[in-house]
Amino acid sequence: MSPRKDDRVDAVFQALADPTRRELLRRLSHTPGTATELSARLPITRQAVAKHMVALSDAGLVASERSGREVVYRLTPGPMAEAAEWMGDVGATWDRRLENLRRRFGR
Amino acid sequence: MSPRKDDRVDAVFQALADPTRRELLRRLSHTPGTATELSARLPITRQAVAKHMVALSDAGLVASERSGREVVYRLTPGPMAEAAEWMGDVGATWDRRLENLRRRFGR
DNA sequence: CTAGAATGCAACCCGAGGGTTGCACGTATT
DNA sequence: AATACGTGCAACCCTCGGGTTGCATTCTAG
Repeated sequence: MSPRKDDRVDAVFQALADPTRRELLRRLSHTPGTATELSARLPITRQAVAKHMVALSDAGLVASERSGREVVYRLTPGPMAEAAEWMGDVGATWDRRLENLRRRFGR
Repeated sequence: MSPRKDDRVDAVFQALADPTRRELLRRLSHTPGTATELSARLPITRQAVAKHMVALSDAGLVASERSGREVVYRLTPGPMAEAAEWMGDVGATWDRRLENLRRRFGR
């Protein structure tokens, strides 16, 4: 197992640790959007959102695409699978819901 | 949905955010142990481990049981399911959205 | 061409939390 | 009873990071 993988998992959990970041992921799971759009409907500044996007992007949970003068962020839920896998490894007695989750994410 | 649940999920992700805490969970998944035991095999103090245990306990990921003069910690992976469920919800929404796009544009 | 909108960058504030040391208290062990 | 071990509590240090403001830059629209 590459040491890189641990870093990835770390980045993902780190990213998911913040409530605001989870909220952003929730919104992006419905519709892709820009930092200014998201900040307009949240109690925080555009720059704060931008910072969060850097974190989410580093974790691989979000991808950015520039379209003209604006940058659109969209969800890329793949890396969550690794985090889920980590939880699976730890949990000896495991719950059926995680099994379903693993199946949904395709391992 | 009770606001409690969000708090629980938050506590779990918060707990999983720290590498040391994940390591502790990993060890406890093999064998239950005391704070002093764990600290002996780690580059941190017993008190640091104790603090982490408080966090893990608050998240419901660990249960403590006093046996004589020592207190043994053991894993209770149940609450991870809620966190996993959260990830599942986000991922599912995204999957559904992709599905709709696929349907609309005919793959 | 110019005004407005969106992004990028930098400096700064400040509370949270991971880690430490020091000591007091209980519980075994002999 | 005396000693040693394990735990709990409290104060403290210092880094990290979420959030802000201010300004420069780039692109679009009229």
